[in-house]
Amino acid sequence: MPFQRPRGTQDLLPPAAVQWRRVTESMRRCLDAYGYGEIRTPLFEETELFVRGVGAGTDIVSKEMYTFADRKGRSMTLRPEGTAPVVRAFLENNLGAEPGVHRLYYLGSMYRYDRPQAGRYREFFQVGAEAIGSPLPELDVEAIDLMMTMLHDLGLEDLAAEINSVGHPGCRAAYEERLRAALESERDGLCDTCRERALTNPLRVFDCKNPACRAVVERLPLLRDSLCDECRAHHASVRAGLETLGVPFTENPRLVRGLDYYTRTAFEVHYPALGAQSALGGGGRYDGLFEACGGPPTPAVGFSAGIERVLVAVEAAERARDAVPAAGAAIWVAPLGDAARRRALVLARALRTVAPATVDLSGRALKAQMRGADRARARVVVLLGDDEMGRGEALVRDLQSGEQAAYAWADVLGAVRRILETAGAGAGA
RNA sequence: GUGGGCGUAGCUCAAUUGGCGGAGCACUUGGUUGUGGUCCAAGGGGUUGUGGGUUCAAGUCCCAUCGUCCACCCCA
Repeated sequence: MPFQRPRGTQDLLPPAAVQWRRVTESMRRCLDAYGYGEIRTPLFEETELFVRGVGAGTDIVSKEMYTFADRKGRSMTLRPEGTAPVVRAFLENNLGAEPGVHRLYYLGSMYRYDRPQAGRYREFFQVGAEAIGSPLPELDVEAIDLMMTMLHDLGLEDLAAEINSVGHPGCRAAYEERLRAALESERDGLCDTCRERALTNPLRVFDCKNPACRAVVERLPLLRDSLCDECRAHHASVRAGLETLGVPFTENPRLVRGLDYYTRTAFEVHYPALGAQSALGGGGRYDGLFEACGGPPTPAVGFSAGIERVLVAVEAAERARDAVPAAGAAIWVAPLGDAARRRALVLARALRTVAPATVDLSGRALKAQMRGADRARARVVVLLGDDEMGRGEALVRDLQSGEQAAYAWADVLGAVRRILETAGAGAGA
């Protein structure tokens, strides 16, 4: 085995690729319906964009980026997430000159140097949507609704949306002071990492799974109770909007996002059946990000979802309700000999106006070609042997009924069409 | 980055205290001069992930390495 794919990457092989396309096309239809337009940005950016946009203290930036120097020594990084590049492109192309809300979506690969695990890869695909240009809570509601609808349209039930408000930098700073003070007095009850977090990034203590820390967490003041009036009102409006729309959600006052740029609304959508990596996606409002990237103050909200995890969830859901994709009608052309193979190519081109047609160019014996037709779930075989070539004919065989008859080349198309029409009316397989 | 499970035929998996590496499916051929999905028969396939070590003898034990899976961490 001379080469193998890099760790944490995948080869997507034909049957899976079909599923991939089905799912992403459904997502695109939904995004389209909500008025979001696709944006494509480079796979790599200047490293500094992510350091500033995602946050220097985050795990993503501090230990998960694929960073390299280009030939002139500039530091470049394979994008670990999609929002910072969108913001960069928005500013660079001056899209803000146009008034109103800008709705953009992306769909592409992201790169993080993580240890691979169920539903976690080093190269993974994300779909994300960003609504830029309005601070109104209804925009947050729309984003959450869009994400839920997009997943719901794929046949996923039992989705759990969790929401929280992480406040704006002002009330968050005040809260972090209170939190630090509280953590200081609880210091003895914390694990080592949390003692570290208490100083560097106190909000992260809420994520700790250590039983002792969890007990402490119960006693800590909640960010929810420290929000300023504006943030509190914003959050209440988001809740009211979701209720009006009938979008089911639960409050999770401990929900914190891993990226620094979030303000106010933060949300996640889980598919509980997936286990440890059950988060299909998450997002929130990021009113401070544009300034962090050197642009004018610009309010925005967005989310992203992991395609691989959505695929696993969709497959699990389809298995559960045993929805098996129907086999399509197909034509198999089985030629014997050089002249017949050339003629087969001509016939197949015409047959493709009716249904997908494959010419067996393996050079195998007829028996093997017939097996190939069966394996490919073909409905019809067009057989071209020496006898038929001599008469300018081809045998058309209905694999379902076992009936076959010879037709002049010009009449083959009509004969095949008649067989496939009965297939469309009757039951399959 | 931390902890644990697993790498044997194309696929799914066996192989007793360390003792001649097998089965099912798949593939090829024949039964059918040129006919699939069922059936019968025969056949081809492997440096047991890789590299070391222990041993008369290693798929099996030890070390390293790569890959993979699960959990932590983090996140999508």
